[in-house]
Parts: sequence; C-alpha cells; structure tokens
Amino acid sequence: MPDEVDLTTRRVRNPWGQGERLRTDILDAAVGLLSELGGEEALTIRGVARAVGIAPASIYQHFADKAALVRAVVEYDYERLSAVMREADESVEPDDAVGRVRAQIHAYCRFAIANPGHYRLMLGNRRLTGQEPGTRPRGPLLPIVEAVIAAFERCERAGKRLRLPSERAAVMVFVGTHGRVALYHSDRQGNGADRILPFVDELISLVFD
Amino acid sequence: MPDEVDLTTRRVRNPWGQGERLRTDILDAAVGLLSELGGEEALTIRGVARAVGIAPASIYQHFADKAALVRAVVEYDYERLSAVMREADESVEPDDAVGRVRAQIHAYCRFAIANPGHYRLMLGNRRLTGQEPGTRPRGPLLPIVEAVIAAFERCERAGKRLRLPSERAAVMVFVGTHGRVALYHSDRQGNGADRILPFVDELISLVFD
DNA sequence: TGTACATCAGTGAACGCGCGTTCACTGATGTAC
DNA sequence: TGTACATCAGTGAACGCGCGTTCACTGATGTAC
Repeated sequence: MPDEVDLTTRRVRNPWGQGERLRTDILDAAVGLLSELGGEEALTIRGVARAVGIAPASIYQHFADKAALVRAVVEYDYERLSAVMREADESVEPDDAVGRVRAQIHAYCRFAIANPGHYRLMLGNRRLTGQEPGTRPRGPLLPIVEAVIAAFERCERAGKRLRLPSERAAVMVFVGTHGRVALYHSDRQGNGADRILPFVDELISLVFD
Repeated sequence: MPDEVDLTTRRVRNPWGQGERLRTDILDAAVGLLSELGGEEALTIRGVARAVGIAPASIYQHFADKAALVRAVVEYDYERLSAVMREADESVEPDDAVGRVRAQIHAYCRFAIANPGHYRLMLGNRRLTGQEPGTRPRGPLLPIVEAVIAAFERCERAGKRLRLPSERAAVMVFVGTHGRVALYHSDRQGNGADRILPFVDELISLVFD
C-alpha cells in the first residue's frame, strides 16, 4: 500500500525563486508531527518528508541535518510560548499585579498541556547556551523566566508582600510549575489536566505573605 | 575488531540449576548501562548483551521482551529510592520532625543527581498503574509521596504550623523538587548540582508558617 | 528571435547502521533403567 | 556400571525494519549573446 500522501496530495514544485517556501512547509510539518507524537524521537527526517510529500533528500537543501531542523522547531516554539505569555500578561488590567503573574503562569501551563511533544522537546533537551554560573535558568529559557521575574517585581512595587526576593519567588514558581506539568506529561494519557491550574495557584499563593 | 569483552572476560556458563544467575547479571548490567548513559533509548537489548558478554538471544530466556527488562530495572530503582529515603528519615533524631522531612527530600535529590538515567526512566515514562482519580501521583510513585506525607504529618503533630494541609504540603514539596531536579537533568552536563539542596530547603520553608 | 548555457527545485536509489526478535542448534550435565 | 535419553544454559545466524545521509541525476525556468 503506497503512501496516502502520494495518492491524494501530489506536491507541486515551487516556482523559480520561491524555493524557500519549502523550508516553511518542512518546518510546519515538523511542528505538526511533534504535536501529534510524543517527543524528539518521534520527529524523523523521513517522517517529515512523508508529511510534506517530498523526498527525504529534499530536506537537506533547507536544513543541514536533523539537528538543525530540531533547533529550528525549538526556536519557533520558544517564540510561541513567549508570545502567549506576553498576551496573557497584557490581557489583565495593569493594576492587578498578582493577576498578571497568574495569567502568565496559566498561559504557560495551557501551552504545555496543549503541546506535550513540543514541551518535552523544549524542556527535556536543553543545550547549555549560556555559561556563566547564575542562579536562574539560562539559554532559551531565560527570557521566559525573566518575564515572570518582571511580573513579581510589579507585585512588589504594588505593595504586595513576598516571602522571598522577587527573583527567587519567580524561580520558585517557575520550577514548581514545570514540575507539575512534567509529571502530568510523564503520566500516559493526560489525566488530571484540570488539576494543574489549581496547583499553580496554590503555589503562587505560597510565595505571598 | 571483535568485542573487547569477548577477548578479556569470556563468560563461563553457569552450572546446572543456576541459570537464574544470568537474570541477575543481565539486570545488573542494564542498571550499570543506564547509569552511564542518558535514558531509556540508551538501554538496548544488544547493549546489555554486550555488557554481560552473552548473545542477545540469551536475554529472552529471562525476560519476555525489552519492555519486561525495562520494567524490572524500574522496579529495582523504586526499591532503591524508597530505601535511601527511609534510611535518611531514620538517621535523624525522632523529635526533629522538620529535619526528617528535609532528610527525605535531600536523599531523593541525591539519588536523582547520582542516577540521571535512572531518574529519567522512572519519572519520564510512568505508566498509569492506579486508575482512581485522586489528587496524588499514582503507581510506583505513590509510596514515595506517602512517605513525604507521613513526614509532614509528624511535623503537624509536633506542633509545627503548616500553611497547607499536610498532604497538600507534601505534594507541593515533592512536585517542586521534581521540577528542580528535572531542570537540572535537562541541562547538558549537570551544572549547579550544588544549588539543588538550597532550593529544596527554601521550598520546604515556604510551606511552614 | 534563436539558442546555448546556468540556475533552480527537487528526486531515486543506494549506503551502512543498530535495533528487537526468532529459530533451529550445541554441548554439557543430570537421570532412569 | 553402562547407556540412552532428558534437561539445562546458552548461541549463531538470520529476518525485516526504519533511520540519517549522500550522490549523481532530472527537468523546468531563467539569462547572455
């Protein structure tokens, strides 16, 4: 039985000068595959080629090797995650500083719940990109943690009493949230997604007086 | 170039009635391999056979398939983890209830730091073995979380004020600890292992008044 | 306008690899009579 | 005591699979003169 893809959707070659469009198609297909499947090991050059409807060799015109493709997916994912957290933050009225912390963390959880394969890939295989020994996560995670730190600093400026310095509070909440989400993902079939948000609310309330 | 193992350590066949000894050797080799390597994907039937110095086919006399071997390793690991936590708990004088919580959690972290491959396998691929929808982790994790709950209940009985019910406090500390350890593991080469224990101490202090 | 050539997007077939698993076997050690 | 046979521990060789990657190629579209 030949591939359905070959029978139904025969890909048409891009016109002259539009070769870069295949790069986007490949990236989209990789993102889609990772959404359906579990993690990095589910993402294969041949699988992506199958999904796009091209020959495996064609991928090498746009990505040097599999690692480059995976890097591109991860980069794209961190952009998405940052965006949804930013939007959530901005959707809350500015004077509700604690509400904005919660909105950010809730958006983080929703992303993680909706994209298990992506989340595993992003947080399960971090390369070390920064090297100075700091106390916060480094690399692609840094901007995300910094957004949470900024949200806690706004809480302090709004007069909310924290039981930890705002940076420590942010790291604590981030780490705990990751722990909760990771445990959810490691359980086959995601029972209890509805218990994640109450958990992180409880966690957030712990760092306030 | 043939395997070194074949040249140096030629395995001698076990005597009559002692065939079960190979089972232990296989399990030990699998545990050893997993300690050196990353996670489940690093654990292969052929790799274990190589390490033991036997033919891959020989493993099938003792384990039905690869999954059965992996299950045996995980079972063994949960035994080890429970044991070190119990010992840590018992090594603290009985009236220091908070110290016993910390001792348990520290032992948990030390195990996770010392055995990254095992930890990933244990917590990264949990099957659902229990099915009632409770609020605590189920399956092989349950006894471990229950030990932490018991430790927090002792704190309450000793008059320590908790900001959460003891079970919620235990889950919170466990989940946060897992988050911290998982982030440590996902960073290539384990920088900052020395920052894990301070983190969990801070986390534990948060659930007390 | 015609034509030789360059450039482009993409391919088909093959490579070597390591994997999990199966199957008929080997050869030593015990047991029944 | 001798011998045929059963049982044991373990093996060698092969199977089919999917993987990442390479390489010479095809055929359409543009460009130089």
